[in-house]
Amino acid sequence: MLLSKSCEYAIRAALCLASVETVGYTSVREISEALKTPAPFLAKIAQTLTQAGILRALRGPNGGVALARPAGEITLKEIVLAMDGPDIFTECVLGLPGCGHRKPCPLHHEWMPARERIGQMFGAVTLADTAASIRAQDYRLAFTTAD
Amino acid sequence: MLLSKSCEYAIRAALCLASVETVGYTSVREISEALKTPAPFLAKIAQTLTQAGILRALRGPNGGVALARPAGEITLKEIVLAMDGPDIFTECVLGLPGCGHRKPCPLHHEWMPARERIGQMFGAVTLADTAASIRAQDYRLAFTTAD
DNA sequence: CCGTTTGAAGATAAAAGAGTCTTAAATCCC
DNA sequence: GGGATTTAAGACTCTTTTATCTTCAAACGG
Repeated sequence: MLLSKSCEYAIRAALCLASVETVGYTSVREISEALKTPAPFLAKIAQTLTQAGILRALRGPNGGVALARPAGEITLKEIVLAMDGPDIFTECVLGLPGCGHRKPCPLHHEWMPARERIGQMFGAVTLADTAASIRAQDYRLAFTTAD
Repeated sequence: MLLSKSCEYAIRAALCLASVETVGYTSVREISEALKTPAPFLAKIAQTLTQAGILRALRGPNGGVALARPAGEITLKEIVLAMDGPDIFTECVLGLPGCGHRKPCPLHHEWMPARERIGQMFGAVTLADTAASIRAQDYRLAFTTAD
């Protein structure tokens, strides 16, 4: 798969926060219920996102997590980098170390444009962009049995 | 990562067979030496590719594996499907089951074009195409310390 | 101050992926 | 036929990812 489970959950959690537009903090438990993801695992992911400066956290009653910056200033790429690192945006499709312009693998010239397209997509889309379309189109962030 | 290690090795092994242009069979051991990949693991991968009809195998002295069909008739996509299944070509970037035109996730319309581009690339490139550029450009299939 | 709520941090557990090993079966060569 | 070579098949090990559990620290509310 392209993104790790951690990264999928992280993006969905961030979009959840961006789309509800609350003033204060939202508890990890609430988010995990909305996304139908395992709560302890999501707590760990929230921790990573907090350390990366994407979320800020507050302990205690009425505490929880919130976006550290305006949703329009956080790109999906930033979240992917925090969770999975830069590999999908930089690595060789055949896993050959040092593959690049100077020492390409046989697929480099085929793969590079596709890889750059992926990078551009994640880099261009902000949480605000996606949150807006979630609200406008009622897009889902969790599995639903409803048709 | 986009492709599993098994799949990376499988593509490199297939390209190795396509580019050397031998008449008979090549042993898995020889291929693993050329690619610098673990031999027992590659043997298992070769087995999967044989069962998928991409390679044919012959036991005994002077035995080994060979492409089951002309290199021009085997696409990279076929190898990816045999090793990793169809997920990268079909699955939702957020891992939401049932994501599609009728029930899209918030990123569906951003992700789909990128995903289709990946599918087209793997579907369009044959082993013969890539083997030709390996021979013409001396592209490498293994890690080399040489500059 | 005390109890409750909530995230932080680290240890632990389960599952999947990556890689190895052993035995068996087929093929070749003498 | 017998020994050597090579893939087939399955069990097994190791590592990483995914997920859980426990303890601690911070914040709030009475």
